[in-house]
Amino acid sequence: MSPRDPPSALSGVMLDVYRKLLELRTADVKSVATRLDESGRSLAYTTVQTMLNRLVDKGHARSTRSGKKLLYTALTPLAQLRRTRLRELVDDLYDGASTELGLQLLRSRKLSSDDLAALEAIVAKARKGRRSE
Amino acid sequence: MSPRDPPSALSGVMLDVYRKLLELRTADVKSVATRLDESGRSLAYTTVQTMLNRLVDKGHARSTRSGKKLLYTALTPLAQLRRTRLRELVDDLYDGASTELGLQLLRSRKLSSDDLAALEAIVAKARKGRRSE
DNA sequence: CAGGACATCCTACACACGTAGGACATTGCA
DNA sequence: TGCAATGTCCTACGTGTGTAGGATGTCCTG
Repeated sequence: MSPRDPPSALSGVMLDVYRKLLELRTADVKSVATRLDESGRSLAYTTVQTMLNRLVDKGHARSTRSGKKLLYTALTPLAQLRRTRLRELVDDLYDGASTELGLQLLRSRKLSSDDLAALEAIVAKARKGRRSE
Repeated sequence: MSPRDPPSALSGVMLDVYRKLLELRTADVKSVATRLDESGRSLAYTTVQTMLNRLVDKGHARSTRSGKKLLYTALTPLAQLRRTRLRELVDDLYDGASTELGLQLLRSRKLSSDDLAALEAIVAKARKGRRSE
């Protein structure tokens, strides 16, 4: 039996680091480390660096040299990270019944008017799709 | 900086094994291994055993001796595994905004008419709540 | 020009997970 | 009764992740 592939979804500290990089779009190690500091996850400069390099290895970021400094650029959009993690979750624990999961989430929370508008749009779209089949 | 806690959510092979154990409620290594075989995830007997033991270490299962054999019993209900993983996902990638996740799920899937009815009920309820505030 | 302040690179280490082999006990059966 | 099968336990090894130290290079400043 060959070892299974490592999960493709980012998680843990590596994800924390990546999300800061995403916010900054392109940044050097220092800026990312500072960002992390500000949000309460203090990591040594070199730890942040390691994470950024690993993100490059995994294809989620690119590093470019600008004079002396190395700049890292985020490549994978947040939406894709979300999709990947979500798919893993649904496959692992919901056997594909993701709609029920969505309904559950919406039922258990208080909805803002924006949320409500979004929901109504979904309903409208679904109705339309349904009619035209 | 102390190493962060390992994620409490089960995942990967360990989760696969645990889910089989959940289906069986209480089972010996062999039964779990067989179940896994049947569902296409073949693992060596000893691998399954390792996983079960680690599940016991983590408090997700209990092992009891019944004569010669060891029986493992699942302790953590599926609903709790789901909640834990879901919370991690929401915290990691949605900044706690689980509503956004719910919306995403509903957008990306085809809705049955039951789903649609459920959705409409949610919308109606939210509107009502909103008016009465 | 020397010494500290940074930046970069390389290396390391502990722990979790995925995977499983080998040793030893027990037991059913030829 | 002795051997093959089965169950259990212990140990191990590779990889990924979390964490960071040390070496080295460079640059600003006194």
